[in-house]
Amino acid sequence: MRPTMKDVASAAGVALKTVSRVVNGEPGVHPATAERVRTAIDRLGYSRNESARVLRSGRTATIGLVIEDVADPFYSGLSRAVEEVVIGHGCLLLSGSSGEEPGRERELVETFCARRVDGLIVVPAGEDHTYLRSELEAGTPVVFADRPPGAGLDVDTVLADNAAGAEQAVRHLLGHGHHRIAFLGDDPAIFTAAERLRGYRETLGGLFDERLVSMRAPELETVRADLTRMFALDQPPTALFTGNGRYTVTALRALRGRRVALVGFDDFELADLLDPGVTVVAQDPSWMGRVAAELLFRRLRGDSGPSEHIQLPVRLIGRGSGEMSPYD
Amino acid sequence: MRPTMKDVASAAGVALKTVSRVVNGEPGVHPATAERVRTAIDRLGYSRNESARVLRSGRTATIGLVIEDVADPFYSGLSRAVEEVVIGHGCLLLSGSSGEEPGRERELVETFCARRVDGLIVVPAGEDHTYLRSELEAGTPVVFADRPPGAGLDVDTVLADNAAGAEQAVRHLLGHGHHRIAFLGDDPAIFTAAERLRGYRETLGGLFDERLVSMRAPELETVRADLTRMFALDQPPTALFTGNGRYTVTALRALRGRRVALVGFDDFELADLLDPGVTVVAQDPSWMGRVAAELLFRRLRGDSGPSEHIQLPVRLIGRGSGEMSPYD
DNA sequence: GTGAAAGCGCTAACAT
DNA sequence: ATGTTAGCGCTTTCAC
Repeated sequence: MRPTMKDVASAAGVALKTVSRVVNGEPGVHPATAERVRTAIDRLGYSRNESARVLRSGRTATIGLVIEDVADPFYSGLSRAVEEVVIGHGCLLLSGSSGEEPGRERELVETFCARRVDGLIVVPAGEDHTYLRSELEAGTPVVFADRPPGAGLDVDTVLADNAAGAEQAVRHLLGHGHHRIAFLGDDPAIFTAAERLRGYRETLGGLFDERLVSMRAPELETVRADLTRMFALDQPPTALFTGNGRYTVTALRALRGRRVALVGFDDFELADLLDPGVTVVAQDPSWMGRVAAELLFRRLRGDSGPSEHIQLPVRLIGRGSGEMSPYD
Repeated sequence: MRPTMKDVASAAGVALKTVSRVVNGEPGVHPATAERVRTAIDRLGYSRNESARVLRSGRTATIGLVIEDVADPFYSGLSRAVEEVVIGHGCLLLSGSSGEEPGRERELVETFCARRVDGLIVVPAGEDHTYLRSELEAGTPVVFADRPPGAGLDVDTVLADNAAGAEQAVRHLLGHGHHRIAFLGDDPAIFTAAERLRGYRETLGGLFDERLVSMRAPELETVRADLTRMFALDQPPTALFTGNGRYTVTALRALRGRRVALVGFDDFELADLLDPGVTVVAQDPSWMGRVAAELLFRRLRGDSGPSEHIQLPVRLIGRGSGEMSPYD
């Protein structure tokens, strides 16, 4: 079996509490005694049992992070930033991917809570977060990132300015002479997709045409079929606004060769190396992660002000694909 | 304060142990009693304290994963696969990025061990893993992925066949008529980089020329400088083999416009959309993660056979850049 | 400066 | 089918 504090204590010829003092760096131990204890610790290969500490002290020094998918570059960037902040505060990170399934989001959150994480950062997949209420009442701070919680939950949020980003994209294309601008995006049940659609629609105003909107799965076949349908219209689109990185890439594959102006939401590696370079509305996933994590730790330090709703700006990066005119 | 089993017990008018039985789904509880307990649980909003369970039972149902960087697509793919297997076994995942710093790798591993993770999957950054010995002796299974442990540690490993991959790449380029093939890769202190260099060197045989090798930081300026130097040689390279995804992308940026054949280690999104498509030696990060995690759970189930050393094959995907001849 | 005792919330082992 | 008891390894409290 592993050595315990008790073992170290008898090996060093001191009381358990003295070992505890040394291990925790508490003052009031004679240097010589401390040295004896440290020697015993090394000799036995002792390492403190965190579960026991947690049980007694109540603090797990663990943060839970629920995202949609670690394998998605947006969320892996966000994860890395959260991790940095968490480690910087001497804590560890429990993380899990919901895979866009509300049930799994809930399971992950509840499992994290059963482990008594000190705080939670959640990119929600579901619409209903009433199950979080008892946890919030127990005092666990929760920050929602990228998407807000369902109705009735008053928690901190860190979101990108999705509608403004869509507006920038559409204005940019209008400015280059396009009037027929198609939109390809996620199911509007997803907050970010709905917001981007809203920005697109409101900016287009009278130019909006629902036949130019497709919000189905980001699969190559689906996207290709929808684009084919749109290009067969009397007045086909001359430009395309894609609602996230996955749609941008899928659209690029589906469009191969066809000359259409394109602006995509989300920046991605190699966007500058394609020909033409892909114009995007860029978010900063690391920034979002950092801001969310820092807000969480502010709460953990005791800030109990009213819930904050931080909106991060996005910015358009022109690289060529969004600067083509409808005529050339 | 949060309700405990004791609270639930008195609320339901039963003994503590009965609540424990219901919570853990143990048999031998009268349905009516169980129902009363469940009602009390719901009413009080009870959720089991995992730290207490862990302290008593010794099993944390937690796996620790140390990688180099979650934000790197290779490792985020691996993470996602590990997570899938871990969740499938009813466990959670503690993960951390070493950032290629041996000190941080060790800190993460030791912190995970202090939390008494049931098992560890490690992509090592350091060379010395003797610090793991006591943990291994305590019975914690450890699987090394992507890179082997330092000398003297006999643990399971799951590695890609790096040297064979490099051989395939070089043979492919030789087969297309190249004799001057440059190599750009990571510091050979990193196992995978050393193996790929070895494969490259051994396959080239007498054609090897150390002036065509660069193993410095994958920064644009460094890579550009090294390539410029190589192209100024009397017999400049006509082909390039890049040692990992980061170098491939950096080289593509540095090469802009210049006609050189290219094969890169690691596949990446959009490799097919560039012009020409980028020929790569592809690994499968999900596969590696899945295999490592499954091996770990096999150990947790009690398999105590000799340590296993699994080598995963890689495969060359021709897309154009590797099929250019030196003459056209 | 050091130590003894209590108990965190749960499960394991043993009653009843 | 249900309850009682002990104790996991630590921190907290208070005594010396």
